[in-house]
Amino acid sequence: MRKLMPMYYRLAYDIKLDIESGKLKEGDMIPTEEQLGEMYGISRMTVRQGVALLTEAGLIETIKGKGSFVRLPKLNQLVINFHNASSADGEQFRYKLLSAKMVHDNHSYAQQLGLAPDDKVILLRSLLYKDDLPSAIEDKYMRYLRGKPLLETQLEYAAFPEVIAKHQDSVPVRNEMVISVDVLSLEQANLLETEPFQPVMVIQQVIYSKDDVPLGISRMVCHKDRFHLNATSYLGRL
Amino acid sequence: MRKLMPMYYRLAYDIKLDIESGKLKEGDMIPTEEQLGEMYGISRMTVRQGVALLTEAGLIETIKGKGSFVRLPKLNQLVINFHNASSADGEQFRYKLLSAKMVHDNHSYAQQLGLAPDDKVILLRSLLYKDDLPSAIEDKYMRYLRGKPLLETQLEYAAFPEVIAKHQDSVPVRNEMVISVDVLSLEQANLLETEPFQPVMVIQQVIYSKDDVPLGISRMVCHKDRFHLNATSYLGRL
DNA sequence: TAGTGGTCTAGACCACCTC
DNA sequence: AGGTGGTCTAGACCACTAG
Repeated sequence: MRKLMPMYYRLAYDIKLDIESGKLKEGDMIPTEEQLGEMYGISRMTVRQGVALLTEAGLIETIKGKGSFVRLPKLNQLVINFHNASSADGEQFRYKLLSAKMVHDNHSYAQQLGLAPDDKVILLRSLLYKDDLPSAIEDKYMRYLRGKPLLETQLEYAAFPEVIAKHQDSVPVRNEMVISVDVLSLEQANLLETEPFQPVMVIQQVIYSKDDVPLGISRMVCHKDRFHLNATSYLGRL
Repeated sequence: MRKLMPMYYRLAYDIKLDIESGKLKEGDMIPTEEQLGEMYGISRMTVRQGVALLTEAGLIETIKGKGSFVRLPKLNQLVINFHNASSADGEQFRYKLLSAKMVHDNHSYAQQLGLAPDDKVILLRSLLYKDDLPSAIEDKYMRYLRGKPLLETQLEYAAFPEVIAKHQDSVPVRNEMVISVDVLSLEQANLLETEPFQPVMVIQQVIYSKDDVPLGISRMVCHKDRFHLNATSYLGRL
């Protein structure tokens, strides 16, 4: 806070402090925009900039014709930052491409991609290493497009949404993730250099275009002791 | 889109469409604020409202003195909506409080709560049912506060952040979640009416006050087949 | 009817970037 | 020096809410 902050920010920050300290409680109405303008000696448009900050942060809810009301930050909305780096202690993974092959359109994932019978699907299998230990297997499924080079070296290292963005025609706009739990198959245990039937975290991502067409599916199978996910509430920041 | 939208929204929506259709590509500069004002016949402050929308949505990044540049939505940032309802098919859970007791301050969770030696910690153990099947065990640890009624009925049904908000003095402002995988202990398997050593998802939440004091810890142990988590990318919405 | 927030204007001055 | 976004003003009219 050494730098001189703009007036609209000071106003918003003051109110945020009042909320965090409990001076303003859930449901309380904050001063009207006119009042705030007088209190800080600023014009109404400037007040509104500050109020907009608080709304973005989820700290207030404003109702037209009534006022703006304190709403404690919703702590059950959390953000995962999934740049494939959420390992056991935040370190980056080393990527290794194991195989790249076409799969037939009767493959279960090809069906999920909603392809025409003669469309082709590429399957990329990679291994993610952490401290030279194999920590996760990632299978990426995506439509095969002619003229889109797929096997460049950099591709091995890219996170799934970036791979899709670069190698599909449509612009990816949505990612749906499902996190579940399973046990290792024999083949998977082999790749992860561990015993079969060990528990694993399964992270599936499906990436969609604006028309809700699935552009690609990623399925990661993550070693119990070498992988976890972090998430943090994201409301209430200013 | 039936209603007449304000001009700043139309402007933002038009640009969003151009990004999603690929007409504007990553790194492209959008028109300057002055140009947009002329294009839409609106004043600059109104243009800036629209640009602010796009910035919020993460679709552009604006650099002072240079311009605003397209930035494809970051699909590796995802939101979990954790109202304890992320069951296998989105249904709500039925909550049942199993026990509520004091634990000694040498207990591992009490230590994590950073308490003074004579502080007391409450442990609430609940079972979450889905379709009359026990699906998860939740242990909530929090500082014991005199005069804060803890055992009201509604408490059984509340999600963890709400319980903390109502029964601690400080305002909770941050929630840190860690998702990992483990195997069931004998006691846990008993409660979940399944075999021991089954894989489980472990969801730990720690809730902090503005001074980074941990106010409570929740640890959920979730049945492999009766529980999963959903997350969705949240950038790019308008 | 009075009070509130929502939209919008037509300016102004500044700080930052590039040439 | 010229172009860009960042901050701010002093108004205006509207839509919604309440008594």
